[in-house]
Amino acid sequence: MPRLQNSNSNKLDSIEHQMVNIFVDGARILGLPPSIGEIYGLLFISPTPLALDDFVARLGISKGSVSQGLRMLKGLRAVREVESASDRRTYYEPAIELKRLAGGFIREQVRPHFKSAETRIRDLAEKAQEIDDPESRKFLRARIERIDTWRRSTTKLLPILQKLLGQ
Amino acid sequence: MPRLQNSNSNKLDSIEHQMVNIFVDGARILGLPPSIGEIYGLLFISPTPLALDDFVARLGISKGSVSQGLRMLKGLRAVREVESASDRRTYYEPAIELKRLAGGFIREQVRPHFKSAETRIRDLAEKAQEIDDPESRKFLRARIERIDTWRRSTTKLLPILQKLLGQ
DNA sequence: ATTATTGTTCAAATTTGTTTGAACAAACCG
DNA sequence: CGGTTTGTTCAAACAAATTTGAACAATAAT
Repeated sequence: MPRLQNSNSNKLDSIEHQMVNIFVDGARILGLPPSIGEIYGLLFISPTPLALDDFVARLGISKGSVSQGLRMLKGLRAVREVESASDRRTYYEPAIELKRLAGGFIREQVRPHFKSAETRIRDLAEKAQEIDDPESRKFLRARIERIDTWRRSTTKLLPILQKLLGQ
Repeated sequence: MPRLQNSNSNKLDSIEHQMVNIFVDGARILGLPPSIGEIYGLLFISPTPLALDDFVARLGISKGSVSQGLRMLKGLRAVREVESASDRRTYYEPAIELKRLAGGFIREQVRPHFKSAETRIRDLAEKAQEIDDPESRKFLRARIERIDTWRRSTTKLLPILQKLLGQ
């Protein structure tokens, strides 16, 4: 039997829900799973740090999901563990500076792709040298050069981007 | 029975493959389906415009996929139709300027999300006014304000970003 | 020692997203 | 016209990503 709630917790529940949904959408934009958005969203709206069980209870998702989600969020530096002397559980609080969040995302999700692209483009450039027909070779080289220019422009942009988000 | 190939077409096939794979990865980063990467990648490496059947033949994917893929790529302004007087088919060539590609992506994939976020954040801000407890209300308002600051920073960044990619 | 609590792991189940292909419409051809 | 070519549509089939939950390890409490 549900306990009688005061008017605030109803409103809070509804707001909590809406906030979580905004973050689920945000996660989708970034190509991250919904559970990540839910977990971060709930934490973002919570005035106190939360532990694993809190997420399970509030979001109704499995312990496994929360555990994996928190791990990923830690990797992204989007959440921080906080010490709690009295309690055995690990509590989390959100990182809320856009600059830091962007930094984590760039480091974990963007840079690795660019790093591997660099290698693959180099391989391609080598192979292109072996093309016999001069016309084809020339065309290919131009295209490969073009991609590499994209890669370099974008890579150079990342730190600038992070900096611009910091203000 | 396969026709005897000269040494160039073997190398080209292999390079074609590698190039397509790079674009499939690129598509994944951007949260686009692999077929989009394949289609754009093949076009990017082709010295001449290609028509629907060319993609089906070269990539071994279905007519349906190619049709849908080309539609999306047109929407992103990543491909252009080219006129061909002699032929009834529609031929395509790739847009290869990073600035233009980024512009299309931002317009089609990024802005709509931010637009809807704007509305949802406003709704949330209204609801937050109704919270009775002053402490909670204050905290919530601060958080909502924080997200909106993120949204504004990022939105303002988009055109700058596109400009910086243009050089 | 035994039990309870907290959190992790990972194979299976589920959900979501993508691709296929057959049916269709439109435009052209003989 | 009737047939051919070109491209679209969309429900079903398939593939990929996410979530679940039961088994497990580690640590703390009794």
